[in-house]
Amino acid sequence: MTWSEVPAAPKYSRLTPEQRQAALIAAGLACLARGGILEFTIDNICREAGVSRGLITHHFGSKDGLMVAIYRSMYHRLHQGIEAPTPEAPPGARLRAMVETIFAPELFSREELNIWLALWGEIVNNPALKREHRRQYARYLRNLEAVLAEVVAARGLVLEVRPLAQMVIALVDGLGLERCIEPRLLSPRAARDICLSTLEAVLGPLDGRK
Amino acid sequence: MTWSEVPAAPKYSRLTPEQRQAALIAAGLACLARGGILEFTIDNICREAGVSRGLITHHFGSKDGLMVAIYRSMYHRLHQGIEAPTPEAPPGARLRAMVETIFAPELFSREELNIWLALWGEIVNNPALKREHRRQYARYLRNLEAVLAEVVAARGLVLEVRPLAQMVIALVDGLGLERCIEPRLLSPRAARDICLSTLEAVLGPLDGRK
DNA sequence: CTGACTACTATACAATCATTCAACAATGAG
DNA sequence: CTCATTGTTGAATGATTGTATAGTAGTCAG
Repeated sequence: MTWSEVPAAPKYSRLTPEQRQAALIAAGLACLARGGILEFTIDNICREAGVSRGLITHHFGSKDGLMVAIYRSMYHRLHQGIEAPTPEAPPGARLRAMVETIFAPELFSREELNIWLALWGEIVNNPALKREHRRQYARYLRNLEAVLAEVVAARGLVLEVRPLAQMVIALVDGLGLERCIEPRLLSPRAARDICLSTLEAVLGPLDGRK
Repeated sequence: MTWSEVPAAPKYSRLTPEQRQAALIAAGLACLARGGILEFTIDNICREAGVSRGLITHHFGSKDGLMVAIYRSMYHRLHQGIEAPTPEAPPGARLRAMVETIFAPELFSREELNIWLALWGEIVNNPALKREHRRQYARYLRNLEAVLAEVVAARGLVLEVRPLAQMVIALVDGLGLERCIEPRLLSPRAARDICLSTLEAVLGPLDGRK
């Protein structure tokens, strides 16, 4: 039989757990970006990843497990950008750099923001996601407070840092919401400028370029 | 036959379309507040309203129709609070009054905010909802811009009003997001104070009590 | 009391949901 | 080459999704 000599093509590629998990996370992100939480279904994600339905349970235990991993990956990128070490720069410049990073087009894109928005709506209603949020948000808040405390100290201002950090986070998220819903009305640069000028009104001029 | 003399209890009460629609909107709001968009299902809503499954289609055409009506009702309450006439008050006091209204406990409650959050996540992905949002948001923005323009003019500031209004909206929504997710970390009063002190940093002290 | 209108119920429907599980097959160790 | 490991498939499951539709029954005009 001649056909038996033709080596059969592999029916699927076998990846390491880390590789496959990364692929599933990417597929989940794509679904969230495309259609929000209602498009975040096992079928959609697995179709997007080119994979059969059983794999999410196998690698993440459940759909919730994947959602938590996805939320963690979103914050991971944010932390990476924000925690970039610029130790010797003056506090004002470091704060400015953090803001510039947050509003950079690759983090402040509509797809990215649609993912955040979809997940925000589930935090309150999903215990596992809420737990993950607590950890990531605490780290985010800590980073912001540290920089703000330095600025406040360097200028001898009398301001509580916690409400200041909450204000910044609210501003960032709120501008993200506005841009996500109506990108035409708010470019990443415009959003960044709004955030920076508000900060300067509160803290005084931030040094740094321009 | 004795039983025929007992008048049968009505199997259901028949309401006017306006009454029934209001009841269904209330039931939908309850579902959104309780579990976000994933709990916003025909079955849940009709069970909440004590009504059979067909009524939503009958009164609103579809589930989307009800969702649009619900979103409109949310903005309706906001507009009502904000557009309260205080014509003779100075601009600063009027701006302060608007902020006080927005952050009042009955509008800035966790249930209320969970509804906003759930709907925000669907605006981008639902054309009908997006259309309704455009109308309501425009009105909201217009109201804010009007008051801000008066404050800016009265004080001779050189500030663009549009970005200013976008900043305020972002701040309000972002603070709402933070409070919804973690009510313990941000009371309505604390959120209001953050908003007011930010505004004063930008515009100068707002007159009015306290 | 009678009839018309229509709010309302209740079922049926096909599609889709998340999860389970037995069997398969790609891969590396030996 | 051979075998054990385990990443992966694919079908089955039962629950739930939104909507369509036929029929029921509450209510009011006459």
